[in-house]
Amino acid sequence: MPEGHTLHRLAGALADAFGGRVVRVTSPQGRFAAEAAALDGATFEGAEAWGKHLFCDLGADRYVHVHLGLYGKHDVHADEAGEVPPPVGQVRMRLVAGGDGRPAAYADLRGATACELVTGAGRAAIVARLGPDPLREDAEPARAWARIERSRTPIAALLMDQKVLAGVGNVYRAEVLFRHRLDPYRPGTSLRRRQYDAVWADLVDLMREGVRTGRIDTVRPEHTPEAMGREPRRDDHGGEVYVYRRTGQPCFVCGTAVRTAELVARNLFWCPR
DNA sequence: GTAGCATGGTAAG
DNA sequence: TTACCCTGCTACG
Repeated sequence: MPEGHTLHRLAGALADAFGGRVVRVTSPQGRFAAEAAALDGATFEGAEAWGKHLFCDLGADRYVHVHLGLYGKHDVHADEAGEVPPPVGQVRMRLVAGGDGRPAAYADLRGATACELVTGAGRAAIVARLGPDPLREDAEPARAWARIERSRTPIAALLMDQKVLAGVGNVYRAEVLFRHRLDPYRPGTSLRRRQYDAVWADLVDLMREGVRTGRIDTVRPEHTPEAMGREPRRDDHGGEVYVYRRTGQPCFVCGTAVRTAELVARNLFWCPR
């Protein structure tokens, strides 16, 4: 389940498992059947993420564009010892590689919002709608700042807007605002450049760590369960966080009860103090 | 058993 | 603003 770090991690796993290999492409569930048939036998040239979007390069100006949405899953099974097992449940797209001297591998995509075949131009059009992604080397953070500094929209909404910043989801927005003591309802216009720069740099660090570990950890060393002598509390990502889904529980820094409210159709969590 | 919710986003009205 | 996409988990009865 995906914020940007999940997609970048996935791109890496797919590239490792399938890079340079001929892949069998199928759609057991059927909704990607025609495209899968056209791609079957292609060489998997690479995989790349931009924000929460994944692009698999299958050569000949063909890319599979994947967006996992709220509950999509893309499982990669590298180094399969025996037979590749039959698909379980609704598998939109299955990639299989094997018989080429390298260990067999397969990957199943389920429940995705988007799984479509696009050209390079189509891929560019999708990317053009997205803001800079803290996880990309070629990111231009000034593009996001240009929008934030002239918007009266609350900063918590701007951070979630993929046109402003790509890859940040509901967990990272709540956590990064907490770490910088920023009121989620402050309008973008009220932020100073220095504050934005610090938020961006922190997102780069936090999300890189997320790619490395596969979970979201945002708690500083002095507030870890070990340091504070409290019970470890792991969120759904398996990580340690300050406020996400901690409604009513005491803030690790000041003890104030964590609050929640709806913002842009998503639950926002923050410490009011 | 099943209602409700979730790390997301689009399209219709 | 609302409906919808279409999966998996948890809380509840």
